[in-house]
Amino acid sequence: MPELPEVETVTKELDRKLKGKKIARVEVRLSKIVSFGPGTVSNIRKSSQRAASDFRKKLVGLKVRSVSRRAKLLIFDLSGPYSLLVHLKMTGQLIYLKAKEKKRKIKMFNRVDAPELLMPCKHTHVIVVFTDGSKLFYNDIRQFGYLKLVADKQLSYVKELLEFGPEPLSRDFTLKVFTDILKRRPNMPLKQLLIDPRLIAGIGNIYSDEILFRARILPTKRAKILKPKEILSLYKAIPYILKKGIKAKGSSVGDFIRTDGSWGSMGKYHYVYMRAKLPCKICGTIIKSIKFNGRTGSYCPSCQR
DNA sequence: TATATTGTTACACC
DNA sequence: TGGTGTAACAATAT
Repeated sequence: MPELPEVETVTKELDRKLKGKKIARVEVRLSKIVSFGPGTVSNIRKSSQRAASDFRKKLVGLKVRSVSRRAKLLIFDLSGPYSLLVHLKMTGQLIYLKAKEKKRKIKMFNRVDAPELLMPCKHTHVIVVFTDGSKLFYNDIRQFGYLKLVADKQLSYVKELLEFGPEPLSRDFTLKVFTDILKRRPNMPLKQLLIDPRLIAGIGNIYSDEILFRARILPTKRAKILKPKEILSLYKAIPYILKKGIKAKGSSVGDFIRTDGSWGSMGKYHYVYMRAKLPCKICGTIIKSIKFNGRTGSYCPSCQR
């Protein structure tokens, strides 16, 4: 499940690998994945055939200037001037193949018995071929993700770019900003507050669980009853855990893989995520899980208060 | 075959 | 108006 650290990992890898490359050819194997223009993805998906054709034609000949990230959204800055927005959602993967490398087998899941599939595979929905022969594959098992091409002058109309909260690793994310967010949602359980992208960008299920454990605060706790000391430890835990995730090149507990098909190692350091019914690494208490609007969260009932 | 899975949006209600 | 809660949606693996 790509969240901020996973998307950041992919961003850095692709920025390094794709910078300056020119797009020679684009193959869209599943048209609903791609769209063109600033409209909402669901609107565009209705006319996906035409959009796919526009998408392909516009991309050919453009150069990659840089790859960056906002929340969990990848932004390819292209010549033209266009930008390609890529959201991996649950199971999206971007796999890069060097020019000389003709074949690559990838394990799509971090499981011993996962099948090794030759790229492109049945889950490859878009292929971008560069003029030097290198390739970028977009794989997505659930097909929830998307690639959206937007003219730069229309970027300010892209709804999903406008509504994000502050980047938790930026200088703008001060203690005051965080305290104000808590004030705006006094009754929201902290678990839900942390994963709401309109409040803070980029945090999902994995990292919200780990952040709350790091701060030793229960996911069910509401913002209004936090003591100043708890607010501070929660505030500090956010960049601490996200940076740890980036350093480990992401968490491959689910389907996340890096652009070369390798796995991130953050999963080894999880204290609670995906550890329900296992003993807490600190105190041995059995980790519990709880549902928030259909989302599962895990916590240690002894360490977290 | 039913269910779990997630980020995000839509919408109803207060 | 805006906070809050719930449902819906995409498609697949198990």
